[in-house]
Amino acid sequence: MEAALESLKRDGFAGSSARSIARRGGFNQALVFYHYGSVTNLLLAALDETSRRRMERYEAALSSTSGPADLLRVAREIYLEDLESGHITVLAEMIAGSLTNPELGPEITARMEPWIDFAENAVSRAVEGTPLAGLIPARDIAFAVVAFYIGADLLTVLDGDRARVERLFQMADMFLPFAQSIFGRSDGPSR
Amino acid sequence: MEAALESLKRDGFAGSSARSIARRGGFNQALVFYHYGSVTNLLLAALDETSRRRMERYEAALSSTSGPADLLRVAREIYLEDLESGHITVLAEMIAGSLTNPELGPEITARMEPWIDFAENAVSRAVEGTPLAGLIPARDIAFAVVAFYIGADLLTVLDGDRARVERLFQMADMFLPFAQSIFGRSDGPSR
Amino acid sequence: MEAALESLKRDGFAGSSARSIARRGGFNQALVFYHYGSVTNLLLAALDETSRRRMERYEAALSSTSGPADLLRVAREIYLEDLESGHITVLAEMIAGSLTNPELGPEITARMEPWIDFAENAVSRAVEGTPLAGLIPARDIAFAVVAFYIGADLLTVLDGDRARVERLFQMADMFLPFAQSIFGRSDGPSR
Amino acid sequence: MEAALESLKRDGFAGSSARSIARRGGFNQALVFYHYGSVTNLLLAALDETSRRRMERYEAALSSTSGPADLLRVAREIYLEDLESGHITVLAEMIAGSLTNPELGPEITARMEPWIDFAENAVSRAVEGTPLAGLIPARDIAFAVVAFYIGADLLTVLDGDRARVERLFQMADMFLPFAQSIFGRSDGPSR
DNA sequence: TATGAATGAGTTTTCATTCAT
DNA sequence: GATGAATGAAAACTCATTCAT
Repeated sequence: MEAALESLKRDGFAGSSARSIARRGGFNQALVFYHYGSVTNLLLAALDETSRRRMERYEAALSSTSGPADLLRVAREIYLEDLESGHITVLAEMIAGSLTNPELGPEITARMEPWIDFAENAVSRAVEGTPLAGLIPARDIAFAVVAFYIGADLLTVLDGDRARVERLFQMADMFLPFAQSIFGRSDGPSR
Repeated sequence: MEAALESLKRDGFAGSSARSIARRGGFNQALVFYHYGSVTNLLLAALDETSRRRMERYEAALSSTSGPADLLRVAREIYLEDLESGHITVLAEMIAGSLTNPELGPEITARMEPWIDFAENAVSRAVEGTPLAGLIPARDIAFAVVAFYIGADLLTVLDGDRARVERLFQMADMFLPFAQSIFGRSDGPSR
Repeated sequence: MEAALESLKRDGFAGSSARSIARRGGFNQALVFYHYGSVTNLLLAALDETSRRRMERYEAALSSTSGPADLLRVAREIYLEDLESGHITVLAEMIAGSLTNPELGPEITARMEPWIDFAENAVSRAVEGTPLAGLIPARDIAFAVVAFYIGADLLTVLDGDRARVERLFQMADMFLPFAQSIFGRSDGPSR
Repeated sequence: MEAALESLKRDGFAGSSARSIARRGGFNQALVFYHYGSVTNLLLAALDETSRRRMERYEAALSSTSGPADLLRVAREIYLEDLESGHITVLAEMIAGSLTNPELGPEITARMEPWIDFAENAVSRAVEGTPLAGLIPARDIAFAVVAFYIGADLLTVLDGDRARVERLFQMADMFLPFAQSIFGRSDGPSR
């Protein structure tokens, strides 16, 4: 599975054939089928593994945040880890590959749900206790967040320019105090 | 090229081989190479064509809008057309395919620029004359808009659920008056 | 070996890989090689086993018959058992497989001999004491009988229609008295 | 197709892979798929071709025979041609292969029908004008003839011994006059 | 312009068999 | 006796591309 992750990062989805994965891992290609039944299954298992690792990290981080500013700081930090670890590449490749590979579609779709759940949870926590709490449709916003995350990943993987997303985090940072002054908690701005 | 568009919409990027395109168009596969040199080139030409058609429509629509509310209404309308016409499918397939097909990457990247330009232009017009005008980084926001658009497209093509984006437009509609009351033009809310 | 028989009956020769046999028997595929050296050997052993069982039955039945009419009755009875027990399927699959698998050819050929011997014996007993006894080449007729048996098996396994052979038995039944009136024993028709 | 026939004769069904056929014909293996879609289709086409050729010959021969003795003479002659031309090998290999290859089964079954029709026709002509004409079930006997033919082919291909079938023809020759004296046409023995 | 045929490299997958434990 | 993992060879099939006509 490490070899599959490596191959997804370096060779992309289309380049991640049984042969290329086996070459990266230094084993025989037939092993892919012995252990996972098909290349597709192995790639899905690899996505599950990297997702599991990242989700663990996200949940730990989320539980330790208090207030939107903190949430934003942590989000940026984790996003950089996502980039660094190659998780974003793997995710983008698998999503792109699933358009290309019909049988993969439903599998990927199903695997996006937990992330939308997670984002919904984060959004809810962020507006908790503010006048917005009852107003905004947290799940729809969560979908928008995930859609943006995926689109940005795809473009980043495509042209390798990481600075743009970074600038967006900075912008969010600047606007946050202003937003808080408007939508802030009844008990005052977040500390 | 019509055959290529048709094939991208129906068979997806991976299914759009010279053979399948020729079958859809009712001509010999070798013609793909005669006219376009390679399958890739033909697909790019097809993307260019659908992009050109849509861009024309977008520009016409943008030039006729006045104020954010109007802009939002038009954006929704055009997005539905994008869906209906299959432009979104073609775009999503080509972006996904470009991850999968290394030589396509730079071509697609380059073809995203005009859309970011366009979005930047739209953003600038939307905040023109408001206190935000000098504050926000229009290009970065334009990137965010395009990234969201692409991510949402991808997810929509993947699982076929069109309702979510629709709900986001409705939400934006609801929040817009509120936003305008805060960031509105010095000369009052848009008519 | 039971697993091998089962697999030959259900999955056919081509489907009887080490893996499929092991799956049917609930043991590890490597055991095939530990106990029999090769898949081929196991399949041959399975054929030997089913042949042995059937031959035992045939010999018991033959020894209890007296006269052609009786022989015919018993032949039909046993043929139906052959079908029911799956012996015919196993035989047909192995013969078909032996064409397909060069190293199997001589093994199968050798395993046909006892059946030709047996048929020769039956033919001899059937004409014993009649004017035909000295005239007909019992061994050649035995070959014809076995050839017919194999051909009919193959066609039956192929299209699943068991009625045709059954009708042939009925026809033989009808013609037998007539044949006996012509070629009957010097001492009169069989009792 | 000639290459496929050649490969069926020399390498057998299992040995007739796209590779081996292409090697025999001196062309690229992909051509098999270009022209026939699949190896199976090509093999079926080859069987059809050899069957067509043989059927032509059979029909011509049958139409020129008068009386059972003549029919028998011609049958022997043609059987030897079947052997010589390799038609028997091809047929046996395909029938054996069809057990081994599930999707081939119905195709082969369907292709046996014309031969049963033909044999039925021949049987009917042979007994025409004799007391047997109304008595025997021509189609069932035709099935028996084809079954015997196939079984004998299989055994002949398996062990290469052609003499046995030859001896059966001789035996039939010897018994024919006798049979005719019993079942002969009302208008006397065949000339 | 258009066609049918051809090619070579690549893909996933299956299999018999081996081997260390 | 039994197991899980490993291997190399081979299979069917697809594809982009070329080329003579």
